[in-house]
Amino acid sequence: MFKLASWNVNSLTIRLEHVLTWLETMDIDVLALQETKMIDEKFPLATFAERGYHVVYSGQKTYNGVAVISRHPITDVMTDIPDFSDPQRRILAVTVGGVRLVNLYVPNGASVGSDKYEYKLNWLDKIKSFLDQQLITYPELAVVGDFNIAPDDRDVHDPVEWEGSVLVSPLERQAFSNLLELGLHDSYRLFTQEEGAFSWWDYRAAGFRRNRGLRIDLILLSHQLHKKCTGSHIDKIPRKWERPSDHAPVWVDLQLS
DNA sequence: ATGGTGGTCTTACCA
Repeated sequence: MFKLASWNVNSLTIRLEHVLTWLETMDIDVLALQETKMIDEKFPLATFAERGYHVVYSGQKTYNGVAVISRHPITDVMTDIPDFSDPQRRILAVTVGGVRLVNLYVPNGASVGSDKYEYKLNWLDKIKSFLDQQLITYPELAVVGDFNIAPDDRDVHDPVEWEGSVLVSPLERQAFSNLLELGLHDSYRLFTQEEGAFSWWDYRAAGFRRNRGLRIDLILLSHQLHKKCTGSHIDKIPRKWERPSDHAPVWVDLQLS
């Protein structure tokens, strides 16, 4: 069994012990991180290396930042996509275990109609073109990360309250749908799941205790790869730990040949 | 109850 995971850690400095504990207890093969919030010079390379992990990272000060932690060697690393110059560190594409992995920290978008919202939609359009190219080269493709989009109302604790808001707005959902139309599957919906399953809960107003959450952390799989997927999960347990990330880790089980 | 919490070279900003 090959376990591929994704986790928005909201600062790897604060969450390093959580990440190490979770990797070991869950026996994760590959973990994509978002919001590491650290420059590359500060990445805890030795901490992972001495535990036998391979790591790649693309970070910046204070904001954003993506990384991949792996039990297997990592090759063909990309931190930027063609024809899109962006100082924000949100993309990390790698090859590991024969799988092409694209790790994304999709922009939040702030509020519908804002400059950040326009940036988000444009960013998603650029990503779509990139993934279209990647699928040609790499039929076994996984696109994972914090999408900052709840794909449909099942992924929202209160769809009426959230209607039209950023993270659920029609244009964002259309942009997400456009990614699926390239030939990708939302792995979580390949299996029967309980209702009210989310991956992010606002720190404010006791969001987690009241399960006021959204499912925005996703693992998308190409046709070739989804045939090898035997499970897709959200682990809420780390959200209950002391000083948690506001996101839960998610993972898929893959039967790689 | 139009707030609340959490992270960051913080006193503003992002989420």
